[in-house]
Amino acid sequence: MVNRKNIKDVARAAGVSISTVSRVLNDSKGVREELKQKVLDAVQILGYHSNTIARALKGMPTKTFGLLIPSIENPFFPSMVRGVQDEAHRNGYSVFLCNTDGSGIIEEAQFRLLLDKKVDGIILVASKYTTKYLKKENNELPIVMMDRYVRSPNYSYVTVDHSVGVRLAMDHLRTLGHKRIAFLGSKLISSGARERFQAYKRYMIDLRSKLDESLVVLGDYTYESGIKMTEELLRRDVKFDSILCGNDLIAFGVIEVLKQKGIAVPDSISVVGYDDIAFSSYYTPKLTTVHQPTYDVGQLSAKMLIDMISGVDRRVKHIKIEPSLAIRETTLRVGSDSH
Amino acid sequence: MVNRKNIKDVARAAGVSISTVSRVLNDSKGVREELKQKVLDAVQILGYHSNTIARALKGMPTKTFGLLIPSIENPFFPSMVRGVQDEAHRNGYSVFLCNTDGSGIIEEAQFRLLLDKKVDGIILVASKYTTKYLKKENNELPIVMMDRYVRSPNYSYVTVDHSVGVRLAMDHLRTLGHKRIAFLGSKLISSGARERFQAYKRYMIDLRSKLDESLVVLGDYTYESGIKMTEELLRRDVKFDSILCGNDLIAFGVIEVLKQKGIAVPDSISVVGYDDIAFSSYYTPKLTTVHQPTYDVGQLSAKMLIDMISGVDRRVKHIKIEPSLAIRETTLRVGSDSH
DNA sequence: GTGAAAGCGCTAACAT
DNA sequence: ATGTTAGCGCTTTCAC
Repeated sequence: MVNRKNIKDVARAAGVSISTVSRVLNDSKGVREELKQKVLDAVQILGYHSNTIARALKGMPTKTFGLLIPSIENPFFPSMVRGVQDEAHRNGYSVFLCNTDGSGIIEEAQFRLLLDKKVDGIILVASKYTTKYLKKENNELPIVMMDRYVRSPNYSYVTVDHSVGVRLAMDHLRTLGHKRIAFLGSKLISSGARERFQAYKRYMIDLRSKLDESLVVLGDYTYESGIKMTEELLRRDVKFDSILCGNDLIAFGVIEVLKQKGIAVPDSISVVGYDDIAFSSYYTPKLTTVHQPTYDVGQLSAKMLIDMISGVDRRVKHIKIEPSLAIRETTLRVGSDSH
Repeated sequence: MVNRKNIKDVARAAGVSISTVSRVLNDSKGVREELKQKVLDAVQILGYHSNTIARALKGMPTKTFGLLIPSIENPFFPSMVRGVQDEAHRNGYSVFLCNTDGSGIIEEAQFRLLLDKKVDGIILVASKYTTKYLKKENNELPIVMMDRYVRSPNYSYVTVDHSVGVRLAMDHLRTLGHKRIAFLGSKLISSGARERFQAYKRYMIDLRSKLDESLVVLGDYTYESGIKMTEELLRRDVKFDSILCGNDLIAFGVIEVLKQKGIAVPDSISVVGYDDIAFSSYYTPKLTTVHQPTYDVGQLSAKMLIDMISGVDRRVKHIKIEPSLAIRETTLRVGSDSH
C-alpha cells in the first residue's frame, strides 16, 4: 500500500508512454513484443495493480456485483451465497451482499445503492416488489433472479423445480402407504411457496379428485411457525398419517410439537422437510427432506450473470434445477413398528 | 438509470457553477441560502446522485468496507455478518463479503483485492496468517479484528470472553454434581480455540491440581469431528459423566454417537455446547450451551470500524463481550432419572 | 506501432 | 460568496 504505483510510474520505468502501458494491460494488440515485455517487467518489479476506481470512471467494468437476499440469517441462504461468491472470485469479481428482510423499501434502496456503486450486475432473490423498481429504473444492467423469481421475458432466473421436489416427497410418502398427507407451508407470497403448494394441491387432486383443505395450514418459513401450524392442525382434530413441510425449519417445529404431545416420529407420523439445510442431517432423528442444490443454484446464477456481463452470452434464460429426495429417519412405512 | 445525471447537469439546472453544487452537497458552508435551495431543488428534480466512483478517485471515502470471514457456510457466522451489515447500512456503508476458508493465501489475496477496491476499512476474522500480510502492506487503513484476533497494540478487536464462557459452563456442570468433565474441542489454531481449552485446563487444575489428559480430545469445529472425537473418547474407556464441547456442531456429533451407543443424554451423560447457534434450540433435546452474542460482536465491530473511518474515535480498542449460559435440556443433575 | 492529449465526474485550491 | 481550473488514474481517440 504505502506508495501506490500508478500507470505513470510503470511508463517511466519501462521507458514508454502511458498509452502503451494501458494497451499492454488491456491486451489490445498492436504493441511490439519487445516493449510489451518491458512493460510487463516494470509491472512486476513495481508490483503495480491498475486502479479499479479510475477504470470504472472511464466506464470500464468494476468487477463487482451485488447480491440481494432476504437474510443471511435464514439458514437456506448461506450455501447459495457461497456458490455465488466462489464463482465470482474465480472470475475476479467481488460481491456486495445485502439483506432486504423482505421489505420492498429496503430492497429498492439497496438496489439503488448498488447502482450508485457501479456494479456490473445484480443477482437478487425476487419479491413481489422487485418488478416495480426494476422496470422503473433499469436499463441494460445484467440481472439474474435467484431462487425466487418473477415470470418475465426480460429477466433470467435460476431456481429449483418444486413440482419435482413435491412429487418426489409425495411419491415417497405414498409408497410407504401414507394416504392422508398434511401440508404445512408458507403463505403464498413467493414463487417457491406458491409452486410447492400448487404441486401438493395438484397431487392430492389427482389422487382423490379434490383437496381436503383441513389438511393444509399456511404460515411462515420458521421454526416458530412450524410449532403454531402443528398446534393448529392438531386442534382441527383431522386424521393425518404424515406431514409434508414447506421447509426444514417448519419440520423441526412440527417434530418438536409432536414429541411434546407424545406422538412418535416416524412411528406414528412421518414427516418430510424441504430444503435439506446442513442441519437436517445433524438433527435427531435425521430429517427426510427434499434436497435443494442451493450451492449449485448460487454458482449457476453467478455464472449466468458473469456471462451476461462479459458478453459471452446475453440471452435471457430460465433455468430450473431438479431437486432430489434425501431419505433419512423421519419417514416410515405405515404399520411398521420400529420398537 | 437511463440517463445518469452529473454535477454539470445540476449546475446548469440551478444556474450556478459546479463548485457551488459540490459545496452544497458536501455541506462545506459558505453558500448563500438562496443558491443552496436552488441546488437542492435541481438535485431533487433531476434525481441526481453523486457518483461514488468519481469521488473515490479524488481520494474521498468509498463508503464501502470489506468483511473477511472463514466461511459463511459455518453457521456461527451468519448472525455476526448480519450484525456487521445492519450497522454498516445504518451508516450508509456497503460491505464486500469474502470467504477465506482458513487459507492464508486466499486471505491475503482477498485482502489485497479489497485494498484495490479502495475500501474505507476492513473487518476480519484473524488467522495465524493475518499479521504477516497486515504488517507487510498496511498503512493507515482502519482494521478491526472480529471474533478471532491477534494480540497487538496496533489493531483493535472485538471478541467474546471465553474464560467466562467456559467457567459458566463448568460451574453449571459442577453444580449439577458432575466431576469428570471431558472436553472435546478444536485444535489450538485460533484464539478462540486456545482460550476455551486454556480455560478448561485451568478450571480442572484448580479443581484437582492436575489435568487428566485422557479426558481431552481435540479436532475440528465440525459435526463429523464431533463424531470422531466421541468415538475416540469412548475407545479410551475412561470414565466421564459430562462433556463440554468446543462448539455446538461438535455437540450434535457427540449426542448422535452417544445415542447410537445407547447412552442417554442427559440421563447418563450431560452435554454442553458452545456458541448457541440458532439451531441449538431447534434440536431435540434442546442443547444447553454457552451463548455467544454473535450479532452484537458483528455490530460492535462495524461500529468501531466506522468510528475509526470517520475519525470520531481512532484509538485502538480491545473489547471482550461477556457470553451467557443457555441452560436447556442436555444437562441434568447426577443421579436424577427423568424416566 | 507509439505517443500526446482529451475527458470520465468529481473535489479543492485558487482566483475573483 | 461564487466561479474557474487543475488533476485524481485511467482509456481511447487522434495524430504521427
